[in-house]
Amino acid sequence: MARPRSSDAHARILAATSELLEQTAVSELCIEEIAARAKVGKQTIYKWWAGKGELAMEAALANVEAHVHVEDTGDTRRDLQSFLKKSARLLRETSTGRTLTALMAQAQGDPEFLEDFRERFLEVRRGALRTLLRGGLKTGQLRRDFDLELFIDLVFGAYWYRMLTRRAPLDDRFAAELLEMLWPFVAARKKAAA
Amino acid sequence: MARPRSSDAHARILAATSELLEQTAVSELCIEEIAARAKVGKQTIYKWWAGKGELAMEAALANVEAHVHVEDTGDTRRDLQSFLKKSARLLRETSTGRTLTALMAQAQGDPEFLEDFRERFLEVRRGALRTLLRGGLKTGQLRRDFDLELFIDLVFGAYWYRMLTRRAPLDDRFAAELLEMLWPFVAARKKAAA
Amino acid sequence: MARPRSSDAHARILAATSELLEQTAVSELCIEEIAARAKVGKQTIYKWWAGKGELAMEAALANVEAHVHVEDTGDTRRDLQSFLKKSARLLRETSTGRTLTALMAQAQGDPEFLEDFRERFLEVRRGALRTLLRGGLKTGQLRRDFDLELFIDLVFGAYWYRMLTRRAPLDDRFAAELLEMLWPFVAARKKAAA
Amino acid sequence: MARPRSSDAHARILAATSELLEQTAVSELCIEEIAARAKVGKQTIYKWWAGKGELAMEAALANVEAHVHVEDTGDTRRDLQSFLKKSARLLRETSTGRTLTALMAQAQGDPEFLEDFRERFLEVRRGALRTLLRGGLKTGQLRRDFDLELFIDLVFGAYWYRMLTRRAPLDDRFAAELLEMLWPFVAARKKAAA
DNA sequence: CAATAAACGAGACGGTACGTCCCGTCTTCAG
DNA sequence: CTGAAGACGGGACGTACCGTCTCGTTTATTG
Repeated sequence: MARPRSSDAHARILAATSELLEQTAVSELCIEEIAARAKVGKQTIYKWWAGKGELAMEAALANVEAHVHVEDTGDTRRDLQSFLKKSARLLRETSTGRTLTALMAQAQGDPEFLEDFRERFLEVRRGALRTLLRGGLKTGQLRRDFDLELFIDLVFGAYWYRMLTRRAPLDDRFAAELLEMLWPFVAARKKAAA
Repeated sequence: MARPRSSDAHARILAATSELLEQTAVSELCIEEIAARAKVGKQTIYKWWAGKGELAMEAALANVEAHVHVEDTGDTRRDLQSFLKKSARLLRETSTGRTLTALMAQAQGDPEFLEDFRERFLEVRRGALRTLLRGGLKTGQLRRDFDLELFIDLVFGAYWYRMLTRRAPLDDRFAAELLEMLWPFVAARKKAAA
Repeated sequence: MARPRSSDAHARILAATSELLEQTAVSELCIEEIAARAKVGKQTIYKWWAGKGELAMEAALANVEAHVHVEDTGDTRRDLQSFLKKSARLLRETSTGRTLTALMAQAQGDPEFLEDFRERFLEVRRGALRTLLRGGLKTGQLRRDFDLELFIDLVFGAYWYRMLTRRAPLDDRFAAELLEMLWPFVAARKKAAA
Repeated sequence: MARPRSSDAHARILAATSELLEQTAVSELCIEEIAARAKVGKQTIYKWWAGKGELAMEAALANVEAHVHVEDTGDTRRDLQSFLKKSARLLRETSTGRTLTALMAQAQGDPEFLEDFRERFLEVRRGALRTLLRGGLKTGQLRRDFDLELFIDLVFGAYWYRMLTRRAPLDDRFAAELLEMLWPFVAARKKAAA
């Protein structure tokens, strides 16, 4: 019976938020500025989002493709390499990187936010990698006796550590070196097979 | 020629800050509350620290022993294990962990802060591990052909990833598993030598 | 198109200001206390008044009847006496007197405030007296050859001098003596007419 | 045995105060700026004066000759005219005028200050005028039947009113007109005697 | 197709904390 | 011991945003 939600306003709010999120921490987002940029009343924001956290999360993840497409060429090493390079590419794109680090930062002081962030981003990425690795296990390209989750921690840990500390670039070379370093450990011993 | 800085006030300010820092993000520290707790005028805080960042950094690092003592028993594996366990212990102590994640979060929106954090904490830890590993290289307990810095990224990456995402506890078991997973890769191949 | 100004808050602010103004100088008004007493955010005050001056002026003059009713019985001496007594009564009422001296004091260090005060209070009173005297001139009850403005200066000068220096009470007796002293000078010489 | 008070510092403090007093209200004097200008420690000021009031009073009155010299030529009208002109001259000199209005303003919110101001300035001037008028009474140049104090109120009232309201200049012409207006009232009726 | 009821833009409101200014007191050292 | 220097605890300043609350306007049904 009533006027329906304006998807236009909705979009403008998310756009304004994303824009600001590339430059500032979530907690330093200024709702009044978002409203002004989006030409929206403040109430319209509070109507649909509980606070900066929710808003930032939605704005940020709208820009990161929700589902990670994992190739499955049958060659686990190649697929893994491809995944690592794509991940590096995603993260090093400045705006995405800045935004993700902003989310991770926000999560440190806000347990609910962290929970949300894990479900909607971190676990999705872990899941993708896990699927990939399980494929390798099935085809016998990977050893059976290593802790898969710990391995995933190592991979994403290295990525996040570099991203958060700006220690070194997240480029293809890094992805390659990482694979080179870790591969021998997870790869099935071909020679033993031979 | 004037009255000297009050070391007492200085200490009270840092103590109040540490206390609050265990519960809140750096950017949500309330200077007025710090001043009130420390029974200090706000100006005394602004006189000596440029803002919440500087204050939080000093308060946090005052509680983390600046120098990491690295044992050198001659047995690199044992020393490494010991280092990893001590590190895990430091980080999982609630107050320290919370504080460090707060610093890392703050660093994400504040490049100068990050720079400072790297110099005063991250690089100190990296340096300790680097020294330890170089010892192993000298004594031939470690292979020569691996990228030392990348290895350090992997180690600290795993720690920070777990701490920041609260994915799993940073306990001695984690330290043990981590070593078990990574050791084969860096250890010199004794059997090959044999 | 937005929510309209709250006349309630407006009134509470003026009331709180008036209250404080009876006891303190304009420059010593504490905006924070006004806000607290009026149960109002400070910003609401700053939104509508530029500072203590404007606020005090409005609060003070709201309590002083803007227009002075000047009687016109046809008997100039009687009207003048009545005006002088009413003026004395107004000023010696403690709260009004304190408030007006506070405004006059403020005006000394603030030219714009003085200008405003003259227009909104001093000139209104002068105007009333001027009208009264001109009536007397028309009906021939007053001499034509005296400087009307100088006379007005003398009258109000005496009032303000006594009020500001607390030299003596501003009572009806004072008003009577003042008239008695000044009347002969402005009155038309009836005997000459006779 | 002790170092004596530095009359130099004392003078520099008063000088700095006078300087600032020409531009600002007493309550807006900034002790820290006075100390800086006078190259003096704040404590040295607090040591010798209780606050801005006392300091301003001393600084201001040091610049106004304490004793008013009243001429006595034997001609009361001439002496009165001379007194009025000298008074006008004193007050219209910008720095003195500003300073005196600042004192009068301060007195409005500070009873002790008012008391002091009356004793040290207002009553001195009243006394001078009173002496002058009594001389005229003795020599029969003035009527006996008028209220001397009320007359003094009228004179000083007119001066202060003009000065405080900046209504019109305090020039010699004003002094002349004032005398012309008031003289007939206080002068003995010579013609009646004749 | 008018009435109606939610969604909207605007922005005023009560409030919290900010970083600054200055207060009056204190603590040091130089002369 | 006086006096310059200036650190200290404290209080108010005027500003920036917060999240809530009215307003009048717009707009897609529903009666």
